[in-house]
Amino acid sequence: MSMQRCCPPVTVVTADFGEAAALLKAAADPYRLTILATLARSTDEACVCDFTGALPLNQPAVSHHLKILRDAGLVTSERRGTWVYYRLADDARERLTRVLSSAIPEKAPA
Amino acid sequence: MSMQRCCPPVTVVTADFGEAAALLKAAADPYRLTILATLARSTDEACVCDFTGALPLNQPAVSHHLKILRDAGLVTSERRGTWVYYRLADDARERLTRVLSSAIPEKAPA
DNA sequence: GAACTATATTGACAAATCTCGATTCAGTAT
DNA sequence: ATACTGAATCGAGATTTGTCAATATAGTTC
Repeated sequence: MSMQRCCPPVTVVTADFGEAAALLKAAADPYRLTILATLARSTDEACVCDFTGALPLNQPAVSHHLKILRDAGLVTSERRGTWVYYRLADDARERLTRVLSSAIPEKAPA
Repeated sequence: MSMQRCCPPVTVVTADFGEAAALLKAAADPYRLTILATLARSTDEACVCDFTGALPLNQPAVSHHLKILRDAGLVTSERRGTWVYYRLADDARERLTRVLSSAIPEKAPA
């Protein structure tokens, strides 16, 4: 007898998760999560020097991670004088949450 | 006159986001998000062949991505006969949500 | 202007990731 | 046991990512 099919074929989602993955990837780093967590908890802005002091990274490395977060739109930056101040983007949490829900939607309440 | 300090120093979070980053990283890939989205929407299990048929990846590559998801605990697998069936882990969404909130907590209601 | 400071960018290198082809393993069928 | 199928693992090559040292840029102070 021939073997049965493995299963009623599952419909694989065809949506493009490229942007979703890019946003998650920007956040998926221990140092960048630390930066996001710090900004999320601070009422004030933080400057680059705050992070170079506290993280085991030198200044270019911190700038590198901040650039990734800024390119992803998760933080905003503003230069005032010599210093550059970083803030969490207003919609950072919402965008990450939405991306997560686009992949794994909340279950309908029972 | 000497320049002022850049700002009242911000307290950088000291928590370790290593595990949080690892979980996000496991999800932060277009194909893996597609797999998660498919499993989240399917009432049934999916077998590897479902994905090899629908994704532009060959069988070892699909197995590779499934292994990353399984190692992260986002999916579970069960072999029955020749086939291996994958399901979304029950707590997949909750764990990802919690990780997100650990970095960027929900704002207290106004 | 020159000297100095904070940040950004560049280039090089190491480490991790992704993809494929080939092979191996687990299970079924004969 | 042999032949066959689905899935996992291995090994190699290409791409990406993270880090540092060096340099460049923007702004301040003198």
